[in-house]
Amino acid sequence: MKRDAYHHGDLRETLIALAIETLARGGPETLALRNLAERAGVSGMAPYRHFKDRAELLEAVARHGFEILRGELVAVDDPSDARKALVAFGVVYVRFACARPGLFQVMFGGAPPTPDEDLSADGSTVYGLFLSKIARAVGAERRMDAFLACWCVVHGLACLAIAGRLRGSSEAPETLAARLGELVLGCLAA
Amino acid sequence: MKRDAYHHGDLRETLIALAIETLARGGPETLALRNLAERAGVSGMAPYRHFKDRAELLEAVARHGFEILRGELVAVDDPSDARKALVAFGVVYVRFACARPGLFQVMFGGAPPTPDEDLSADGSTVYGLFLSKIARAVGAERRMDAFLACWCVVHGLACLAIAGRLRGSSEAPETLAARLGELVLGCLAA
DNA sequence: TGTACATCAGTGAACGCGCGTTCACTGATGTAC
DNA sequence: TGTACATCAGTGAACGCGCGTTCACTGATGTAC
Repeated sequence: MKRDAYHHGDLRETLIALAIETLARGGPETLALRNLAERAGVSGMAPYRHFKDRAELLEAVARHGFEILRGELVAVDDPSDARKALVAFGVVYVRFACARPGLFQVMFGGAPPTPDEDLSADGSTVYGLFLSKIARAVGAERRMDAFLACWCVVHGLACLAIAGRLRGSSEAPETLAARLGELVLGCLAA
Repeated sequence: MKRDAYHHGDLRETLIALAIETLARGGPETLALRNLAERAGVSGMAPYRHFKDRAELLEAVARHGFEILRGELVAVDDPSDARKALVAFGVVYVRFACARPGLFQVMFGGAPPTPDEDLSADGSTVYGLFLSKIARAVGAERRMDAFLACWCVVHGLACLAIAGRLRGSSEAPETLAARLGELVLGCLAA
């Protein structure tokens, strides 16, 4: 849309998309406003019309990342089987991290989102999705511990995979996610 | 030792120590050779006598970090009770990460150590310590999965704590490490 | 014990780079009358 | 329908910064004879 117009049209979204593309290969330190601007075919100063500074861009990128992840989680949801859904969530979580290591780092590297956004259980956030499933798979009194245990297993797996620490294992990180997910959930349910 | 001599004496170790000190507060991107050199009271070029480049310094720092962690693990080891020792390991691991977030990131951010160093079970490495305990606490057939599950829980907890994602919980990360450790080990043993 | 010389561990000035950010500006767009 | 004007979204040159790294060098140290 109006790509060669003086007014770009949706420079903001373009910059975020380019940033996410870059993050598929490198870490957050790779991201440079100037570089993104250049690739968007725009002067180095143009991004400042849409973001106060670099940090604000990174924040927007992180938010976008959570949106993508949430979409992928919803896509594999199985409303009829909470446990099955949780394992699928874990697999998606790890796959997401491996496919977009830089984005994953941006999402969990910077300042966390506002507290209430963070752990709300309304199902509209990544955390909410996990929590509501856990609530159905595990008894209420152990809910918070179960949630944390699942999240940690899956997050730890993601981080170790990104860090190249799982090379000793011959299995793909996603396969491990599925098996460890079953293992931990099996324990928690019993 | 000879601090004001022309020859510094142990500039290499001094630089590593200063780097680790810096990493208590900031991330790896904080580390600048020039800055370290200045704080060591030495010209900006001096570090190049001891490290080929910045990456080599980071590598040395990471190695040193694993040594520190290993020392802390050994200190809480309980040879008579593998399960108790494993829980203590988890607590130390998480405490280490929270106390030295930057160092922890350097250790797991860069390239992994050589493969054999990585997962050797000889007890002289961090991994070896974990593995040998697991071997005593869990049946042989589930050993590798059990090892991974423990490592992931504890590593995930560490990463989430560093990222400030555990603020929703009112408990300290170490406390969570102890409880989740018990939980997971309880499952695995059964 | 003294001297010559190799080696080691620093110095200090300089280069080039890419970055975030500033500034004053200008062209394009939309709206009120 | 046409004109005036506010606003919006860009431009482009420039600044200052800290960094990694290079270069040719020099002072200190240790060793062989």
